[in-house]
This record gives sequence, C-alpha cells and structure tokens, in this order.
Amino acid sequence: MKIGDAANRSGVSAKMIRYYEQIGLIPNASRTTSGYREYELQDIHMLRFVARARDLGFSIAEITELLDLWRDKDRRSADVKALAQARVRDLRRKIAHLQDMADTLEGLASDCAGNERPNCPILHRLETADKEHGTEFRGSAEKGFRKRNVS
Amino acid sequence: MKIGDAANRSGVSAKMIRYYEQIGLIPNASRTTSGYREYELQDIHMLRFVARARDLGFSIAEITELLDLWRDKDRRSADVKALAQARVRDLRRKIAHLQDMADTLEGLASDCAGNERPNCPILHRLETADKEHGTEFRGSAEKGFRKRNVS
DNA sequence: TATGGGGCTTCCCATGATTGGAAGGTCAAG
DNA sequence: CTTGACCTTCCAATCATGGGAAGCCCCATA
Repeated sequence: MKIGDAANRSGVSAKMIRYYEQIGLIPNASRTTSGYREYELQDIHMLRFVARARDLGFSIAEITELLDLWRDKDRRSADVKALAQARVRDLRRKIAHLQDMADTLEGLASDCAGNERPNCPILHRLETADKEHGTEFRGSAEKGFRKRNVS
Repeated sequence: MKIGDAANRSGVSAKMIRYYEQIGLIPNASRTTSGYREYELQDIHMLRFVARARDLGFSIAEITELLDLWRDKDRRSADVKALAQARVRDLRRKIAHLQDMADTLEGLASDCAGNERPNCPILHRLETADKEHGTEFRGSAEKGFRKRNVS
C-alpha cells in the first residue's frame, strides 16, 4: 500500500506521515525499488493509533510514549493509565483557564451597553488591567496545547 | 523611558514590544539620537492594553481591532461588545471541545485496571478508534487558539 | 508505443507568538 | 577609562501542519 492509501485509511495526511517518520515518531517505511514508501495493514493500525491520540490532544512527545507502551507487550497497564490521567489533568487545567477567560470577558461585555455611543467599559478595564474575577491567569500552565484545524 | 522599563511596567517583554512594532500592531517608537526606542506613559497604557487582551486569549488580529476601537473616540460600543462576545463564543466552543476530550480520556482510563499486568483497554480503544462518547471532535472549530507559556 | 494524468519523491517556505542568542553600539557609575 | 548593564539588528528555533515546486514513476488509453 502506498502513502496515499495509508493516509486515506488512517486519517493522517501523507504530509504528516512523512513528517512523523522524519522526526522518528514512527519507523522508516520500507521502500519499493523506485523509492515509494510501502505500508502494511499493521502500519495502518499504528497510524490510526497516532491519529486517535492526536485527536485526544496528546502531544507528539506523549504519543511517542504511548506508542512505546503500545508496542511493549510487557507494559504495565498502570503506566498507560498514568499517562492518560496526566493528560486529563492537563485538559482540566486548560479548561479552567479558558473558563476564567470566558467568564472575565463575559463580565466585561455585560457591562457594556452595546449601542451607538462610544462609551465602553470594556476598553477602560482592558487599559487599567482591572480583574473582573479574582482568578490569576499568569502562572497557569498552558504548555503543550496543540492547535489543530481539524477539518 | 527605554524599552526595558516599558517592558517592566507593561508586562510585555522587550522582545515582544519590538515584534509588535515590527508587525505594525503598535506604532513605531520614537528614537533617541543613538537609536534607542523611547516610550511615554501613554505608550505604557497601550502596551498594558495589549498585554491584558493577550492574556484574555485575543489573537494579534483581534488585538489590532481592539486597539483601533480603543483609539477611535467615535467608536460604537456595540462594536467592542460584539468583538468580546465573539471571543466568548470562541472560548466556549474550545472549552466544550476540551471537555469532550477530557471526558473521553477519563472514560478510557476508568476502564483500565492500572496495575502490573499488560492488559490495558486504553491502547486497544485508541487503536480501533472506538469512541467512548458519541461526540464528534472532527469539525469543531479550533482555529486561532494562541498557546502561551504565560509564566 | 506515445502520451497524459495522477501519485510519489524531496526540498523549501509559511504560519503565530515567543524566546534565545550573537555581534556590536551606548551609557552611566566607579 | 573600564566595566557591566542596557540597547540595537539579525538570525534561528519552537510545534504541527499545509502549500507548492521540480522532477520521477506508473498505469491506462488512444
């Protein structure tokens, strides 16, 4: 199977398959005599695994760990679970952060008349850096969030 | 005031001040005879405005709009409010997406014994791309999220 | 058999916001 | 007059992804 088929069947674009190979996330594919990459069904499983983990917001580094565990027949399920739970904690932290932002902004917006007149407290508050809600954004962990234009 | 002081007082790093100037987000600073950038109190207000908007997750493009409204004394407060509300909708959508991811992962993790044995349904489910929860990630808007390592 | 089209290859570039660093100029205090 | 802290510009890297160019390969059809 060539890379285009592998892409269609796995949900990972051909571009990204090459990229994942290049950065060592997945092993080098075997090649035909003419240089085309060749994939087996097993590779499709692996790629789907990657695609699914990626959709769940795992970073490349985390997917590397997951793939290692996936391939390791002697793995401890506790290791996998710990990884998933760490990711859940990350996500919950991000969610809380975004919720703070949304609540703050909503509070600002609700104080604005939203009419033809120029007076708008949103701009004043942004300028003076008052906090509508006491929560402190600076310092909250935001590392490693992957943005995807997941069609 | 030189750029280092401006950075300290505004919460925007000197690096970023130069970058914002370069991309046209903020106007070119005046210079001393020796080429140093010079800032007035008014500039600090502007930089603080930018910093605050950035902390609320506005993109550079959105901050450009906000700055224009901030400087426009004849602005309609409705325009500002609309911008803030659009941002809130964005945030709520992102939050829902992350919540889906977290819930799905938590579901996967709860099915895993988390012990010394290798059997772990998380890996199986990732491989077969089953969905624990029916919600469909693909298609949810994720554009324009800014990740910041907001110290 | 020739040709056309589509898929494959590598390589380079761009994104967005930010940080890091190198090489060199400027300024104030000691 | 030296030292060190600041400033300048320029270049590179980050992360995951897409876009595109130039050139090769393979298959079907005229």
